[in-house]
Amino acid sequence: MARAQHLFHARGYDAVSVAEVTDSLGIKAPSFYAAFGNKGGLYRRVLDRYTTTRGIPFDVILSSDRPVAEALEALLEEAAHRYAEDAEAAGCLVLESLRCNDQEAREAAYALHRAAEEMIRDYIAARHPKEAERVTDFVSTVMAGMSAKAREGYGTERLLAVAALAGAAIARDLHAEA
Amino acid sequence: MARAQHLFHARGYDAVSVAEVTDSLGIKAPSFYAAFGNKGGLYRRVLDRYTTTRGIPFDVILSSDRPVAEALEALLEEAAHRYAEDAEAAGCLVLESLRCNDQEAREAAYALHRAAEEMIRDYIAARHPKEAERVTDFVSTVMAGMSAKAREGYGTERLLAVAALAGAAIARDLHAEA
DNA sequence: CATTAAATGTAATGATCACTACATAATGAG
DNA sequence: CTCATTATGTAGTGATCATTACATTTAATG
Repeated sequence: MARAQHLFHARGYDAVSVAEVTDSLGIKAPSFYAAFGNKGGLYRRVLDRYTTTRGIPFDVILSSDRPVAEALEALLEEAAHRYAEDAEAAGCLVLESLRCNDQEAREAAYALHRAAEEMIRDYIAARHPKEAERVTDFVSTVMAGMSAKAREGYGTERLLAVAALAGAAIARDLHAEA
Repeated sequence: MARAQHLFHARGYDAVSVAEVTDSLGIKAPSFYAAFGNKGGLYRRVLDRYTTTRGIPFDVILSSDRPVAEALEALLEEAAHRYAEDAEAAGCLVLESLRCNDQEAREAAYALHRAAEEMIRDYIAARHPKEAERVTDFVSTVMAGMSAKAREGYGTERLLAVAALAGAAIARDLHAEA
């Protein structure tokens, strides 16, 4: 599973063939289909595994009693670290999967994406209801951009600088009206 | 050409087959290969056409005498408008092409991407050399995120709100030290 | 009208894709 | 040891991909 996860994260759902997965796992096609059903079945399990191994722990970061803006900046910093952690498998597997050409895989990723966005929105709304929508959009957009940039080769430092700038913008926006 | 551009912009280089292009254009495969060489050849011309039809006119927006921060916010606003203009072909064709699985197409898009980034960097550096790198990274990251969000379905207003927030962050960053 | 060159259509090429029918080998229970 | 079940390997399925060899038609030229 770890090997499959790395393969998909490094090259994307579409670009990884079943033959490549089976070769990498040292099994033959029939064993693969017996174990996972089909390519989409494996990918669902990979996405699931990703959320618990390399995905951002939204619940942990967003349940602190720190100021909201501080928690959101911490969220972006966490993203900076994780997205650049493994240069071969850079960015967020979920965010990058939103662009793949397989509908099933795309929808599985989209479900996780929506869940994460809702956690952010609910977290902000609890203390800044008026800004929740706009700030969630901003955070989500910056994270999507950071994932893209990580895949482009940005290292941790550059991503952290982006996160800091975005974090300052959020703090300012939330304090202007709160 | 317009039809091919729309096809590729709507669904991405990988997902559009040559058969689909020839059907859409009402020609047969040999005519296609006589005219464009191969799929990559057409795509180079499509990318080229994109920069003059739907691409952001960086030179225009970034050559004004407005304050740098204002021009950069205008840049993001322009992106917001253009990325959401056509719901079927949302986002930036160049930015989205960076993720495709064909090396040739990816590199062609990357060249255009680099050129745009350098225009931004040079423009900022002329008046804010110390902040040029960081702010360029930020602008580029936000644009990448906005393109992704446009493809997710964000309309002009939501993208404009993101642009406004990002623009405020840039203004603050440039004025803190300038 | 005859000849030639350019454009087009038919139909195939080999590659790769996700996926599977079938035969064989390993494994467990009685 | 025997038999049933499970796993695995061989080899293929049909689909789709980008691309092209070749025949046919169109257009231009003398």
